[in-house]
Amino acid sequence: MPEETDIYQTLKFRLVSNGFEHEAKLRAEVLRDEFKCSASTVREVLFRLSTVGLVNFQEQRGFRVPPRSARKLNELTHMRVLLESEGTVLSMRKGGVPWEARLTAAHHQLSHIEKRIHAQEDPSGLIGIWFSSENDFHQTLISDCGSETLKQMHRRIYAQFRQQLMVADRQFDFITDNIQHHAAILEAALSGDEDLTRARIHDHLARHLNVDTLEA
Amino acid sequence: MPEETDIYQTLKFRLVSNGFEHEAKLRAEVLRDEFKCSASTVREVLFRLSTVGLVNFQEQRGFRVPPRSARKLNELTHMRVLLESEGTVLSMRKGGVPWEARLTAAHHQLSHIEKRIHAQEDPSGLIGIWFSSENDFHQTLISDCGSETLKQMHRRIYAQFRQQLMVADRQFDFITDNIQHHAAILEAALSGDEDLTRARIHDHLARHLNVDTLEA
DNA sequence: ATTCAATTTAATTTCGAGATTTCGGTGTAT
DNA sequence: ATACACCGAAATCTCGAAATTAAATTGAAT
Repeated sequence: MPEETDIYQTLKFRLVSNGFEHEAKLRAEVLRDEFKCSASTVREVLFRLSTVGLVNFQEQRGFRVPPRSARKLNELTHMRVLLESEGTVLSMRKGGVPWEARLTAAHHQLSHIEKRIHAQEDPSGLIGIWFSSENDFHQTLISDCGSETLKQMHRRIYAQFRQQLMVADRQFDFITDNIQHHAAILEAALSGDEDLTRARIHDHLARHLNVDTLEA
Repeated sequence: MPEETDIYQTLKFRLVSNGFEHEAKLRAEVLRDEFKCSASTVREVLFRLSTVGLVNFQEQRGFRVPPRSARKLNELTHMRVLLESEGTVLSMRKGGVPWEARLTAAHHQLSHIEKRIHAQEDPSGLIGIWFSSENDFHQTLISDCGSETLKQMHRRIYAQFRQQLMVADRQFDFITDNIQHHAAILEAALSGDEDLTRARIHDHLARHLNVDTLEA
């Protein structure tokens, strides 16, 4: 039984869904109890997570949850726009009807959740399912780009993006705009208009972009 | 003395400069002799390198040097074009004269090496210095883009790109074109023409792009 | 009272061995 | 001849403790 992979996945999920306080120290000796394993094993997992950017590592000073930073969120958003635009356009060119079908399906699923959240008073129970649906929609956008490298990079950026944002907006005030954004992206992608698709992906994420530091 | 960091850097250098055969197995028990340390320490280092893509890891099957793959090189090249174009354009906007100065300096250095290689019969002795100069020029291009995230991603992609390519062309047949390419990029960047700069970065790397899989 | 050095405490890093799993070879049955 | 199961050898994974280093506490001197 691959022990370490389980621990990796579990820790990763807690990190991106705000299971830890920001800046919190991650002590292997403490986490070992939770996973009923050795500290060395936890250490290895933390090392791997640090290379993916979900954990900060400082020599002789152990591991920490990355701090929240407006600058970092800005950079991650910029990368998302770059990678998702490129990946989506490539998928449009070589994905064909099967891709369009999968994208439509993913959007249908996401749209359903978002409308329920919009109608509901307390959406906290839907947070988990929304998270995975939104993730799925954006992954599907780039799924047929033909580059595993691009997809892998996007997964990492997206995970860090979520880690930065998760706490920030739990109120889902943005959900009204989001419903329209996602529909607009789908429409543009199906229409075959590459520039329009790029523009709509950009607009979707624009609220996280700080014009001062990047962008012109 | 931080033992592990040294080992990490040493192994990384050997990996990107083809100190190992492709597909070669990397056994911690074997490498421990070279570094005069425990196998566990080497294992940790290999784990970190695997998350950066310079080493492949398979559960219960250890570590291996990634295989050479035309597809992978193609994907990495595509990423380089994407990231370097974006980073360079951003640097052009916000870098200013200091950036232009540093870029000119980096190009001067690189140009000097490349001309020596061009003139020489056996350029094997200059391979190391050329490698670091070319690396420096491309890093400088994106150095003032304002995004540590982008620069970090580019460093990883570039390292994997080198790992794939290093053995492939040791004859430096390409050096004649390269001299012109680098000069053309510099000229475009200093002129302020963003589209032209993008085009020239693309052209510079175009020989590694396989039109079949990506690109339209 | 504050600063700095020395000591104690706590955390991180390294290590080698034991437990577990894979790989290679041999033999048997279809 | 091919496929499958078994067994020994080799490699990987996990662990707890020892060694190293950082952090905290105490105490002395200005």
